[in-house]
Amino acid sequence: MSSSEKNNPRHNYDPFQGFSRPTFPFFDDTNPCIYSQSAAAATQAFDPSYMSFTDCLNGGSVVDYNSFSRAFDMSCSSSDVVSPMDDAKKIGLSAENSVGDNNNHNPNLNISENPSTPNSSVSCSSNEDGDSSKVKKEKQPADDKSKKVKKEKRQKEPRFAFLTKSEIDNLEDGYRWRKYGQKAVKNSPYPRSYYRCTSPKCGVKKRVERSFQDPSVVMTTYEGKHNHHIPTTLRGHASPSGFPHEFLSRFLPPSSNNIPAGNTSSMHYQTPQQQQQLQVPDYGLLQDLVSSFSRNQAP
DNA sequence: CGTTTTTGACCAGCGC
DNA sequence: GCGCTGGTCAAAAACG
Repeated sequence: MSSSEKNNPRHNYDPFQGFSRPTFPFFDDTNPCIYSQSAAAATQAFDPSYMSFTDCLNGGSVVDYNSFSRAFDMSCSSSDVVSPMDDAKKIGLSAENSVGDNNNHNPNLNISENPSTPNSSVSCSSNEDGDSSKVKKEKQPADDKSKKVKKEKRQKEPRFAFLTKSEIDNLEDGYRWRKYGQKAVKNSPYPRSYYRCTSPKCGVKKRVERSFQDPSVVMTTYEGKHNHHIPTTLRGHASPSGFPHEFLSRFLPPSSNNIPAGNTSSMHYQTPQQQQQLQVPDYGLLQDLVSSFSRNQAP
């Protein structure tokens, strides 16, 4: 481990920091309902009888923190360890299965081996403007193209993904997202949607796509780190114990330039679309979890 | 009227 | 070099 890795806040990141460490069955060796770029996690066979995201939250077998941490590759030291994830390839969610070195024709959504990443010489810039995902594309006249200095290779933000059994595509996670694109997925009737966090200077993105093999499965891929706290609470109420939204937000490693809470208070959390989503059963499960969590937190 | 979504076009990266 | 594909932009439309 290099000294820079030691200094990387992500390296010792503890998503449970500040909480009584719960024993959520987010991940166990037979039920990787969540996967990350972690090779260990990625190579786990995906059981089609997995729990939904909220089911995972809601109970079941106990998993220790280390497995959870492994699952999210929380101990990854830098973004070059977190290899650029071709997530869809891993789980056969999109038509990318059918191209290249595909061996993902597994109807059971097996997670295939994570290919090694060549030339992933990625620096861990903590620069506020270092959000590589925001490499602004400036449209230039065609005759300028030849003059254009070759851009730096696009850096990859740390990513992780949830596999969720859900009716809705855009799972509620407490943040506000703006959709900025949608692409048809090859060989899949379901498009992939691209969302960006609406908070200023927050470059976190997420992609949402539905498995064409099992339409009840949604994969949500997060990319980047929120540099702010969750805007406000759902339905204008305080989230009990800051959970699960804050908890969920901690899945993403902290930014080295975290800004203090409070300056997002003016954000409006709910959009009509979000409001609609809150009425789905899955969110009810989440709320059950919140209640359960609150009870467990009570003295 | 401000915000969000839709959608076609554009661009970069990659494999052949 | 070319074609394919994923990702992003940005204008228009939709929405409340």
